[in-house]
Amino acid sequence: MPAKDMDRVVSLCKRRGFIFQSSEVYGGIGSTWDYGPLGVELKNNVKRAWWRAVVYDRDDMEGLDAAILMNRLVWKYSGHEATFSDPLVDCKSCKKRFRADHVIGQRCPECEDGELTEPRNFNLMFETYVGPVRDDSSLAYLRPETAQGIFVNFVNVQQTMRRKLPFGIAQIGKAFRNEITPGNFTFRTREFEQMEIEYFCKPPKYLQPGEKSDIELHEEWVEERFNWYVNLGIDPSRLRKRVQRPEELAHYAKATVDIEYLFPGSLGWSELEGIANRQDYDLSAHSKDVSEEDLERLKLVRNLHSTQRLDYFDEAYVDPVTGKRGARYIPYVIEPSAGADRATLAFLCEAYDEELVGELKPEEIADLQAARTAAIKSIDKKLSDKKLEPGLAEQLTAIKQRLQDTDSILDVESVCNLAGSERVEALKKLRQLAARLCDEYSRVVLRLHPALAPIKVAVFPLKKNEPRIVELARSVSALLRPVCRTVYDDTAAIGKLYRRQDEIGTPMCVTIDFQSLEDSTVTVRDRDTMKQQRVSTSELVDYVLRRLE
RNA sequence: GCGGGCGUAACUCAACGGUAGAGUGUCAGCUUCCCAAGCUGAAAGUUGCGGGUUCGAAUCCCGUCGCCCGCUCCA
Repeated sequence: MPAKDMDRVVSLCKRRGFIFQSSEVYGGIGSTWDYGPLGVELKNNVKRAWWRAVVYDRDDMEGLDAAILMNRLVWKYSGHEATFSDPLVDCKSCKKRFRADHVIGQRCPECEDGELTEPRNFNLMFETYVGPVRDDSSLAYLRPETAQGIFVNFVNVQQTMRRKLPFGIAQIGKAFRNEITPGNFTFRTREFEQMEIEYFCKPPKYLQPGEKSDIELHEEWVEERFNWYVNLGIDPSRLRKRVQRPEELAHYAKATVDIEYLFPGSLGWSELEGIANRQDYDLSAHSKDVSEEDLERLKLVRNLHSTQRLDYFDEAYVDPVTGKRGARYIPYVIEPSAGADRATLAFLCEAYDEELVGELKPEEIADLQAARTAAIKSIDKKLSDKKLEPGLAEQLTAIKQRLQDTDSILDVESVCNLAGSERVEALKKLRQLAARLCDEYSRVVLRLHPALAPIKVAVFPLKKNEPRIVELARSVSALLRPVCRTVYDDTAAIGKLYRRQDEIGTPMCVTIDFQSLEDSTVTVRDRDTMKQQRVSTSELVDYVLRRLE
């Protein structure tokens, strides 16, 4: 079972060195997060798995790492300067928010004589200045998406790599958006990392018999990307494809399918990746000499600055009417655009698990029941009380329902953390009790796919006051270190050492005991089943590598 | 940005105007032949930050920053 609420994942991330709030010693800065020692391993593994799947495992892809700072004209012609700025107004009485260009006059459209605030301009792009002079001519933006770096390099990559359509370009990199409302941990942040593909293909009218259309290639990419998450451990029941309705589509998109993950808690179904069919919009936008009818069809302004036409010479093309060979045209593009931080967060949430180990004592069960009854009573009292804020009644009712339906300490504790619980004193008491019992009777285990796990193997001596065992354990650790990420630990009793590694998702623990001294075998303990297997040290490297596949 | 909640040790929380505490975790030592065992000891907080009220503030008030829940957003 994956995490039941995000708070527990956030807490684990901080406690175990995955993710820290940025600039914490100065009180933080809104919506930025730092990846700690284990977080950077996890996120690197996610990015590496993506790069492997979309670049190395295919024969039709190239990689790219474009600059974050780009010529301002890129953002003028991509449309971001115009469309990435939304002037907004708020109603002072009903507190609703509207886009200024959707409101007629000075009054709120929803309530009588609601006064509106002055329009505030939210340009979602971060601005900076390049060079010593701070004026308009040196204005630049931190890129709000990595995609444009690929588009403006289309011809460079196609020609230097001698590629024929269809082929794609993959890029991983930071992007920046001054989001109005960041939040939900690393899900929506102002600085984030994208994993984007632009897959260039022939427009429908230039297809030869047997070639796949943009529509088919779009569908293939949706399948491929969906399966990537599943192969790395996301349960398909928490992953879905959502086809955007025609009215949702951006004007440049012919079709978009979102891949959504069911995050824990209030975040719920949320987008990990969007796969769009952008047709020839982007390459046309950055090209000179685009025809009038194409400009009109794509609702583009004429590009007066670009020095190039980002097109493609298709020598295989045969005109069905004239029989003439060869054609020059601007390709279509399919864009699978994923969030590296979002994927990482999804894998963390999916992998997070708590399970009971051991039985509660009768008096502990009795205490728990008493506290639960008191909490339910308390909720009833609160609910029958005067008017509550909007939403609170629903939240409390949901908490009460879930409290009645369960008697597992794991559930009780997570229910006590739900939104609204802080308003009922008895729930706080119940949570304290449940938390104490959970500490004693449960283990937290991150069931990460081995390819994603930050540490692959941990090596322990069974007894740390036995020098021969310690020495052998250190040498086994040294044996594995060049092969995969390995740590050695002897600072606690064996049970605690196992639990520590469970919590950070280490798939295997190797333990050296007395028998090891005699026959050079060690035990390998599995994270998920806690089962052990004896393996000869001479076969250990092969065994570990096989298990990591 | 608006409304609601919150901010105390690394984590989870207690202390409700009178000397800041507990559990877990961490570290050191002893012990222990396999799942957060035990014993001894230790480090750790200018109570987010700044101001005010008061003889006295973690506690009351104001501001600010940050987090969470709703309106927004779409990687």
